[in-house]
Amino acid sequence: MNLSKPIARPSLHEELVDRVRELIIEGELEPGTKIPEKELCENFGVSRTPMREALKVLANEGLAVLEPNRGAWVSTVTMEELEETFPVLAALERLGGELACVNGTDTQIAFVRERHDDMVRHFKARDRQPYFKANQDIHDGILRAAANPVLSQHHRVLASRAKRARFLANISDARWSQAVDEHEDIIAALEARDGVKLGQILSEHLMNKFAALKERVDG
Amino acid sequence: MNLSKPIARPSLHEELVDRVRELIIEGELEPGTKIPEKELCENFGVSRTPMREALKVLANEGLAVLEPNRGAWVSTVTMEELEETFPVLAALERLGGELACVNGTDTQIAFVRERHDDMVRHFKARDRQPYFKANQDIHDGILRAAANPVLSQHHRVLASRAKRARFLANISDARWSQAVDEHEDIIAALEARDGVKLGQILSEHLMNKFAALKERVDG
DNA sequence: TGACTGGATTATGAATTCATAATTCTTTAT
DNA sequence: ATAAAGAATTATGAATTCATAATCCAGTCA
Repeated sequence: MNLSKPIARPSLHEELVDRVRELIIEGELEPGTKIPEKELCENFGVSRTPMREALKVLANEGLAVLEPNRGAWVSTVTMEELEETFPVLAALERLGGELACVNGTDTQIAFVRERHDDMVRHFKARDRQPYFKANQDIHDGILRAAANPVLSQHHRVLASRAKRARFLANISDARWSQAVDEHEDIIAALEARDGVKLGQILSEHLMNKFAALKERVDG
Repeated sequence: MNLSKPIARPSLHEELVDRVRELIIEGELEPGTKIPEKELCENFGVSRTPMREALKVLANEGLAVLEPNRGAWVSTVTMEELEETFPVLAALERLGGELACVNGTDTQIAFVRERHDDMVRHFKARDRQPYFKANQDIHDGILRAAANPVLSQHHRVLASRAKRARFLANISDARWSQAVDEHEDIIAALEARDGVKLGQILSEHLMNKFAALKERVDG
């Protein structure tokens, strides 16, 4: 008989936080628009109480904005906000790289290598979707190898804000191949367990990505 | 007639988040103990709804833990958690130092200098409370000079977790004077606007503080 | 026509109510 | 006396209700 864990029934509000967060990140609820509280309650089949609890949490994460007596709105993604977010995210990426080289298991590093090779294949075939997926897995894998839940949590919150800049996906060919080059350095530093170097590359990698984004927007 | 801002009446839950957060940080609600929801409601004169909303937010910040059907508890401060928190905080401190040198106004830097001189005076007089206050003001001042709200917010959340390690205040004489020495380097780098150096010192300063803490605990 | 007023409608914030899970207390059996 | 079972109590999670603020809309007047 397995006593290891009680039956976990996550409370409604927790479930709602995840679901609504996903709606915002995926853009189904568009930045700047009103969050249709009633409609969401009906769709999810819950009352307003847990939904409002969830909205408060999302507001605290910066994905929603609560206007007193006027309801909840999806926070806007401004360039100004991205200018603030990316450097912080880069700082956390750097730490993630440093820690991954110290704490990562060989298995974890091997996994990142696998996904790296996959990614390069997808790049050569110019398969965007699988490329982005592999790319995501690589960065997630490094963060997991860093083995620091506090770091992961804060990274997740910030990444969710950054991810909402839809145009991030509109990558130019020049930037795309530059990114792949950078990834060669990333995997090399990781396998050499050169933490300082990996951290630096990851940080620069992200800031380059941001620079490319800016060029697209106001260039 | 002043139309610049509408009458801001913060909602109950926001007020409660701040108040209860303070209770937890200041240790009035002790780590590991149950949060007396009903009692708090009575003390603050509010119903359970806004209080529960606040508790969800605090749980999301890591200050409380919600156990399904068993209520809210003040999260414990374990050495393991601190081992995870401090490096992240150090990474943010580093960024804060770098940005302060770029974005800080001369006035802001002059303010930090003032508080630095105050702090040194308090150190010489061995006045602990004013020393800690000046120290706090210095670090807050640098962060404000960095002018990055996203950074500030995440720093605040992490600092609140670290701050709960009460024994941080039990500083040894040796560590105390070492800390003051480090602060001389901090103010020098800030006034020279040497961001890389300031970031590095701030990061090391914090990790030294943590090392001293660890020595006290398991040394 | 177009701006203003005041009532009707709706949405929001918060209190209250309700069903159920957890805990405590009492009783019973060994 | 102790342990187990079951009833009573309490606390929790969520739905509902209620007061009020915001919005909408028709009617009025310039």
